Amino acid sequence: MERLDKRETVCCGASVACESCAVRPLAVCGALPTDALARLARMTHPRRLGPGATLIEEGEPALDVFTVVEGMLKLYKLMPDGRRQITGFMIPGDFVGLSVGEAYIYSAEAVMPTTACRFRRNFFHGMMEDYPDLETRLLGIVSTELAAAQGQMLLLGRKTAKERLASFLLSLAGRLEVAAGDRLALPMTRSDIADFLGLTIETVSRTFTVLRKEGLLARVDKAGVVVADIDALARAAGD
Amino acid sequence: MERLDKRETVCCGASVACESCAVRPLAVCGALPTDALARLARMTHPRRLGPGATLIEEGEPALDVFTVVEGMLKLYKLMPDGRRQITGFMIPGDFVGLSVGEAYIYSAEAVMPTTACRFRRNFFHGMMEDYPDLETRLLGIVSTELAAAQGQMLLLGRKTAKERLASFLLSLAGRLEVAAGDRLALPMTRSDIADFLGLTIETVSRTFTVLRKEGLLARVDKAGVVVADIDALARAAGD
DNA sequence: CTTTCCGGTTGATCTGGGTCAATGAACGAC
DNA sequence: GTCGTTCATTGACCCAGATCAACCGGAAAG
Repeated sequence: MERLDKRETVCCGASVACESCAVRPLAVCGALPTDALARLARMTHPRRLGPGATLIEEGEPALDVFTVVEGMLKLYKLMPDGRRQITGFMIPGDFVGLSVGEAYIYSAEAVMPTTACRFRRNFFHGMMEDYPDLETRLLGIVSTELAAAQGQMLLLGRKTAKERLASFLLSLAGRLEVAAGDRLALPMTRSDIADFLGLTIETVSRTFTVLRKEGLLARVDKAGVVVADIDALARAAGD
Repeated sequence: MERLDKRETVCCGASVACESCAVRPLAVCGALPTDALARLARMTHPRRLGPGATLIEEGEPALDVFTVVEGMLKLYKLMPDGRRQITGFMIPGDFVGLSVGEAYIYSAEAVMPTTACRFRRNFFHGMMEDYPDLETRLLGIVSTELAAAQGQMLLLGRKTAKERLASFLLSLAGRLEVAAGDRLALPMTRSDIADFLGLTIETVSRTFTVLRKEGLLARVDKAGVVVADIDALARAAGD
């Protein structure tokens, strides 16, 4: 595989075929008719990001929006003293670049080699005017994200460490369509998981060990887990 | 004032004048032209709720959407064992009743006498088809809520008790447009504040005392506070 | 008036998860 | 191979906030 260094980003100038895009049915672009896809393809700028590369930064002018095509991004907010809260991990088909007003409200960084289609915000708004289904689709996507955010508030405000980790693994397995018994890849670090769950890396590590010793996870290593007992994991998640 | 008991709800059958609605400029209805307002007025069903009355319940079929006209609602999610996370307090102009799929994703309950305009979901979707600006406005509202939810994730995952309470008071004062030195009404109980901030009532109470003793708050009582030093409160909020 | 109730405050004590520290395992660089 | 680096795990100890408990004050009922 092509090697991408930290912070290196490659902007591919080659032509893009939205018509044959694998993630289109999942993504906001799935709302567009065939004749609009050519227009879309002319205006998109895919960006390739190596692990750790920054796509957008909180507070910067929000000039672009993105659709994740492959890989995974983490979205996060920082406090001045460095405390970090990861608000989500974005996978192929997900929409990134929401802003309220002029600036991005979170930073986005690749957790593994990642490709994202970039659109100018103004162009995207123009497309929404021309194709109302696009706006309807985006409303659905943002509503789904808001629902997920409210679930995460319950997790962060009221769940124990074990419930948090179990909820996280279940939710990720669901989104990535990994069945029980199969390996669930965890491309993010323990530090990322901790900052998503409102814990420390030590507690995340200890809690992985607990879940393994209790038999809910069959295998735990740096890069992934195997879910042994998905029902028990769901019970451990608390709701 | 008319007395409304807990759980009592009154559905007002009288005619409604959306044209002269005080919260319309704030609300989603503000996107509609004058001629659409008559149609809206014919189809809305204002509901009056006494303190503690339930407007919607998580998991119930999501048949209606609402705009808060006066008072305040709390939105919350429950775990089977009774742990509760309040995901937001909704004030006049706010939109309530988001669902993903068929069911409501949260419960909503009045914290004080409250009026909300009810619309059938199907009717509201029809209006969005006829008036695309309505959908655009709703997308903006949901995006703003998602941004607030991400801020709340940072609060719940990474902030101390003092930072949480300071953030909450600042945010509420901003939304209610209460200036420093004026009284900020807190119609919700300490238990509601605790369940919003991921704390216990004891910690909320102690933290109010700390903020008062440090001079950031001039007055603290059951029903409200007076912010003495808004800059210090902003510093205490952590970002 | 007294009583009960309910929400809030304060104090004493406990504990889940944080902090600090040591160790291990994987991976490039040389 | 041997460093150095980074990430993960584990153990020992600590603390912010939870829990348990006492008490207070206003409002409603009798």
